[in-house]
Order: sequence, then structure tokens, then C-alpha cells
Amino acid sequence: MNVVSLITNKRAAEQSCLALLKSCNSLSKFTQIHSYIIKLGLHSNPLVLTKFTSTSADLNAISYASSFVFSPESDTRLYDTFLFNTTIRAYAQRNDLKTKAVKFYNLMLECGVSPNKFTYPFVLKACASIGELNLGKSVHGSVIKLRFCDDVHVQNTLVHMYGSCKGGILFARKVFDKMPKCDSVSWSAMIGGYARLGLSTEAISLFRKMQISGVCPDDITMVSVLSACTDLGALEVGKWVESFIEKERVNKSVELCNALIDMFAKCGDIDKALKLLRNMIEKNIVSWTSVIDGLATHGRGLEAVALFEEMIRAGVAPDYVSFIGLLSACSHSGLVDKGREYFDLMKKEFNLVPKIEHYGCMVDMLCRAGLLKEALDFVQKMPIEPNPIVCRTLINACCTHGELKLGESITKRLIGNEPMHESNYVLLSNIYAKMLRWEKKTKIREVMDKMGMRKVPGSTMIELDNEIYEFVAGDQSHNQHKEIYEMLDEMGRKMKMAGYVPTTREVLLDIDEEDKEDALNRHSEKLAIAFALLKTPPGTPIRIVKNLRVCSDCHSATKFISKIYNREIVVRDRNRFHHFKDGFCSCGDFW
DNA sequence: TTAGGGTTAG
Repeated sequence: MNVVSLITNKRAAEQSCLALLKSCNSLSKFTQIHSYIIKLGLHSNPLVLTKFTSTSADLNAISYASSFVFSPESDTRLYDTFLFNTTIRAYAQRNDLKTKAVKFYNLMLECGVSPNKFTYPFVLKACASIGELNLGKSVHGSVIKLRFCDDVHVQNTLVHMYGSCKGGILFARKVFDKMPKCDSVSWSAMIGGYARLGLSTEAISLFRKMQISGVCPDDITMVSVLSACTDLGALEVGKWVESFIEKERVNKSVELCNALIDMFAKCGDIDKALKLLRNMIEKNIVSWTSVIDGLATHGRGLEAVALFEEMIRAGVAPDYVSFIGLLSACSHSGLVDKGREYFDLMKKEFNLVPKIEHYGCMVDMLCRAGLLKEALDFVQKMPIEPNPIVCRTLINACCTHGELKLGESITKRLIGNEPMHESNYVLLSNIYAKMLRWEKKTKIREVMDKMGMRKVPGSTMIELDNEIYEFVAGDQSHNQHKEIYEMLDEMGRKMKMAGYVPTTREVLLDIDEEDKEDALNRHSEKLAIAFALLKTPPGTPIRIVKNLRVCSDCHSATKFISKIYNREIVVRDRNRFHHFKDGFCSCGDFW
């Protein structure tokens, strides 16, 4: 065989390898082709493997392939932009290997290979999910240096990246404001950034600006807008968004329908969420889970369980999240036996290993049912370490059941593990208040002050005429505060006549009974309800959203108010919904 | 021969 035919054959072999790799989409096929490549002496040519990394759908195979491409034997002179781009993309798509995408980007620069306009969206996407602002900033620096900042794709990914990094939202807005031309992706990235951070009012007001700008929102924009409504509990705005979607004929993708379902479920209209699910032709696990979880938080546990069963019959396999919804349904509705049954079924039938969240649901369920001993036993036997959420559940249960000493010791241990978490100190200080150990309580507050910590103040939001009002305890900032406090006095008189007794044991302050009553009477929930009674016609349902759990005095007072004023009152607190009507609450005083 | 924004829980 002469040299020419050897070269021809090698080229031919290379060509046929490329052709084979083009259709290769699995690891097993790849390893087969790879052995040919090695036999033919082509393994040092990364370009052959580039073909594979760019076409393969199997991400494990890509890891395998790139380990050869970037082996020490490879001829680095043959590395090119496309090779790096495909490798970076492959890793940027893999949740567990995002940092590798950035590593390959750095290697690209080290090898002297120039990035192009396709490189940055991949790298920035990886930075976004890593969430480190400084990393993102340094990549942004390269974007500027290499003059790729005029590309709208790159700009949009920059907005997304900053919007996903802790402390980056102002930088996102800076990039966004400087963009000469925004498209629907730019607006969605910025609105989505606000929504993810819980800056929901900003998200909605930016959406209004988008409408003025004349750029048409699409289904993806609307998903973020809806998630902002969901966060605020703003049902009226949410309903308006729904009619906007209809009117503008926005593509009703599965994701958009899911966002609508979740909005209705979390803004208090669970029946509407259920109706939307029924009307969806193509539904996925998220659609089902949103409603199951919605039913759970509305205290309709049996219906949640029934819907879960229906989902399985429909051939949709439950996942980790749907089991959280299901178990929390059992927990919120006191279905202890059902909960235990499903917890076992999760492993046996569906091959899902329970995670800490599922153990958390079980502990919560046992504690709510008053089975504190069993809950403690359960935690001790858990194969994973209890997380702070599980510990706090136990501590709360200890407080409710008068096991203050035990509560104190768990809280002290928790503070040892999590010294910067302010809610642990609040717990301990509340335990001391219940023990009437005021001097210890004062000491805790001093420690908190020294560390610059503050208790999250309770606040209640209410939506009236498309405006959102927020109240904090003792709030006097509202321009109608005089009328509101007069209304509160009237409510108090009528409630007492009807048999209401203030639950002063809830007031964890060292003050006399009369002052305790006064403190209770100024809780943000009561202020918001008084405001609603003043501003809405008789018979109109009242919906409020509380940032913390509703306290038992407000719970009892709201029952009286619903009867005295003949109003349906829907309260969303941090954990669940309470529907008050005719002096009763849907939670059956069990929350 | 490659590109950008989104949904469920905790």
C-alpha cells in the first residue's frame, strides 16, 4: 500500500466515521464507533468527535466523548470555536454539570480559540443557573471586550443571567434599560427576573410598560406575569390577565395553562383551577400537581387524594413533587393513616426514595394530629438528618403541647447549627415568653439586636379595585386610618356581644391584659378586614393574604366577623387557605 | 454547524 492510498483510505475512513457519528445518538453506539476511531488512529483528531458532541442527544455520551476530545493526546491546534460551543452547550444543559460549561469556556480562552456570538448565550445560561454574580460579571466583561454586546440574543441572556444571580437584579435592569431594541424575550427575561425574586409588583408594573411599548407579549411573558399575581394573591389582576390572554389570543401552551391553574389555586379560587384542569386536553404532571396541592392547601384533603388516584389511572406517573402535594393534603386534613399508606407506597409502588421534604410532611402530619411522641420517634428513625424545617415543625409542636423544655433544647441545638437564622431566635424567645421567663426572653432579643436581626413583621395584603393595599400591625399610614380604627372598635364591640373572648395567651409580651387585647386588636389581618368592610358593599366576599401563619386570635375573631357581617372571608396564610363563612372555618380549626 | 425568556414543592 503506497502513501497516497493510505492517505485516501484514512480520509475515507474519517469520512465514514463522520457519517456514522452523525446518526449516533447513544452511548453504546458511540463506544462502538469510538473503537474504530482508535483503530484507525483518528482519536487524536477532535474534529471527528465534534460531530458527535454536536449531534448527540445523550448527555452521558457527551461527557464520555469530551473526555477523549480533550484528552492530553489530542492535538490542540485542531480545536475550534464550534467544538467548544457544542461542548459548552452540552454541559450548560446538564443540571449537575453547569460549572463544567464555564470551565470549558475558560479552557477555550486558554487555548486561544475565539468565542463567537453563539458562545455567550451558552456560557451565560450556565452562569445564570450557577447564580454567582461575580462569575456572571466577569463573563459580561469578556462580552464587552470582544464586542458582542450589540447582539440582541447576547443582551437578552445577560438580562436573564443577572436576573438569576443573587444581588444581580439591578444589573439586569441596567442592561435592559440600555437595550436599543427590546423584543418579547427581553421583556420576558426582565419580568421573569422580578417575578422569581418575589418583586411581584415590579413584575406587573413592568408588564404594563411592555404593553405601552407596543411589543406583543407571548405565552412565556404571561407565565411570569401570572406567577407574580400568584405570589401577591392578586385574584382580580389574575382574572384580568386571563381575559387578556383570551382577548389577545395568546398561545395557550401547557405551561401557560399550568400557570393559570396555579394562580387560581393559590389566589383562592380552587374550583376554577379544577375546572381549567378538566378542560385541558393535554395535561402534564405539573397541571395535576398544581391542583392536588391547591386542594391540599384549601383543606380539601379527600378530594386531593381522589385526584391523585385519578391522575394515576390516567397514566401519569407521580413524581417527588406530586407526593409532597399528596402528603401535605393528608397532613392538612388529618388523614394520618392515608398519609402513612402513601408514604410506603411511594417506595414500594413508584420506586421513589423519599426525600427530606417527604419526611417533613410526615412529621408535620403527626404533629398536627397531636402525635408528638410518634413524630419524635419518626425523626429519630429517619435515614437522613432532619433539616431546620423539620426541627422547627417539632419545636412548634412542642410549644402547642406544652413540652417547653424539650422545645427549648431542640431550638438551642438548631441555633448552634444555624446561628444566622433569625426565626430560630424568635422561636426561642416565644418559648421563654410561654414559660413566663421574661428575663431570658429579653436576653434573646438583645442578642438579636446585637446581630442586627429583626423579626419579620406580620403583614396582610388586600386587593380592592385592582389596587393592592398592605397593612402591618398597628398601621397608621393609610389615609383612612381613622375610619379603619373606628370600624375596628365597632367590630370589637359587636364581637364581644356575640361571645368573642380575646385569646390573650397569644400575645407574647410582658404587659397587662388590657394592653394585650389592644395589641391583638391591631393585628394586620383585622386592619385589612376592617378596611374591606368599609370599602366594599354588603355581602361581597373578602379575600386577604397574610405573610405569616394566621394567629389563633385572628382566626377566632374572623369566624365571628364572618357571621356578624354576613361575609365570606378567604384568608391565605403562609401555609394554607381558610374559608370563613357563618362563623365557621373550612380548616375546622385544624391548621 | 451552533443562540435568548416560562410552570408544580421546600
